[in-house]
Amino acid sequence: MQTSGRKVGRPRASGSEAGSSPLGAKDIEERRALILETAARLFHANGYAGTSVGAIARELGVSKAMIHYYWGTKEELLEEIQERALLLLREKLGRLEEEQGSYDSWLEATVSAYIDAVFENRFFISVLVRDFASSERNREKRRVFMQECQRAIQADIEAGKVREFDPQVLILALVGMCSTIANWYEPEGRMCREEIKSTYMRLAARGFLPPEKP
Amino acid sequence: MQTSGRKVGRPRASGSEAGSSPLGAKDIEERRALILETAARLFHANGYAGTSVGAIARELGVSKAMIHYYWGTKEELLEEIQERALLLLREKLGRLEEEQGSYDSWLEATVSAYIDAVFENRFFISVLVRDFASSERNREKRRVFMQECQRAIQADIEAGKVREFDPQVLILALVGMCSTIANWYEPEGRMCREEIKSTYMRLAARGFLPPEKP
DNA sequence: GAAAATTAATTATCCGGTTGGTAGATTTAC
DNA sequence: GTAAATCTACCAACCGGATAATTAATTTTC
Repeated sequence: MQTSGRKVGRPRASGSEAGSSPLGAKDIEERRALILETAARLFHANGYAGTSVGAIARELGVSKAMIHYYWGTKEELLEEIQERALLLLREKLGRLEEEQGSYDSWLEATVSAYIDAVFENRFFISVLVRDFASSERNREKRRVFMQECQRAIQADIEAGKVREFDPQVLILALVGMCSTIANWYEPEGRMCREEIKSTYMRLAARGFLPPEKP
Repeated sequence: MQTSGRKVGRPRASGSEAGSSPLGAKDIEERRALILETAARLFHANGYAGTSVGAIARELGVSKAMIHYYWGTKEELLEEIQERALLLLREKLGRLEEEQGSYDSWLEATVSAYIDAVFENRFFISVLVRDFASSERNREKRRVFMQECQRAIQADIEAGKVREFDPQVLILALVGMCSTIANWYEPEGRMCREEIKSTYMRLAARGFLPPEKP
């Protein structure tokens, strides 16, 4: 039960030049990544419980045992997807502090970065928010991440850069709003990313009511 | 396959006074409602695919066949839950137009009503947004509902009562923001409903940035 | 009003299919 | 040849659903 994921060592150095694997990826890390991305796409579409390991294998045109060969159990797939989603968000948000960005408040820059992350990795983030309850192990990581966000927001509030809100509710509302983009966004749809993003940013920053007239 | 849900007629007039059913509800409609609410709670917690009919029965302390006796298939349970969620929202929103409410714009009143509906029926609405793809039949109903909302928003925009947004994106953003309350709200938590609601309303209406200083 | 007949409510059991996961055989690559 | 990569075959457990059998309630009949 507590065996570590993969059961075999990695191949010596590198495979042949030709990507002759049924997975169509020569490097072993690429194969692992390909499986993970496919799993994320299917989890996004049908939910974690609604996606069988066989379905992932079928989608890749490969036998079911391959999934267990490159990854461990189905739950380990889920945990890796969610961890990577958290990692992606952390990277994007961590890079903010250096660049300072073109926004005045941390929160504004963060919402912008968060929306970008959703666009770039909508399947991973969708799985993170949709099937979080299915993974006991990652709860703590998520909690820590949320708390970091709250602290940053608290600082913004105290600096007068954003309105006074309960930081916890504020972050939940914004994350909820932005995350659901992943649920309906289709790259082939009529709205482009920039259009959606600017709409969301404007709504989050100023709300839907027209400017007050004094 | 096309048999209609329940297979038996209703009891003549009423059962005995004592609610001696293992379900603890004397009226047949109460039993059906109890099953439906339990199913909604479990669907909310573990997803539709992640909840077995046996789990619903176990939660009720009753045999699995009881579920199929009072309701038809598992999918019919899902469809009924989602239809009821849509009905609840429609009722709440339909009542708005008569009362006129204390809000200036339709959209403001609607967000208020929507949040109330989420609080009062968080499991049903959670299932509506989380597992909609699992039910083919209700897609059209949801689409129509969303379109009605868009038309109303369009009217608000043209009347200058809300900022100019793409109505579709606006409704998706607000619904996404408010629906996710159901994902984390706990009645025993530290925040009361009114507090959460006022925070959300303020954020949705005016955004998180402080008022502009000219 | 009690016995018989009928109907409702509930359970235990079974069925065909799918699941996550494993073991072993087989191929491929060097 | 040998070790990694991949597949086939399989298992025990569980799934949704149906059926048959049982118990409890109610109505009918006299």
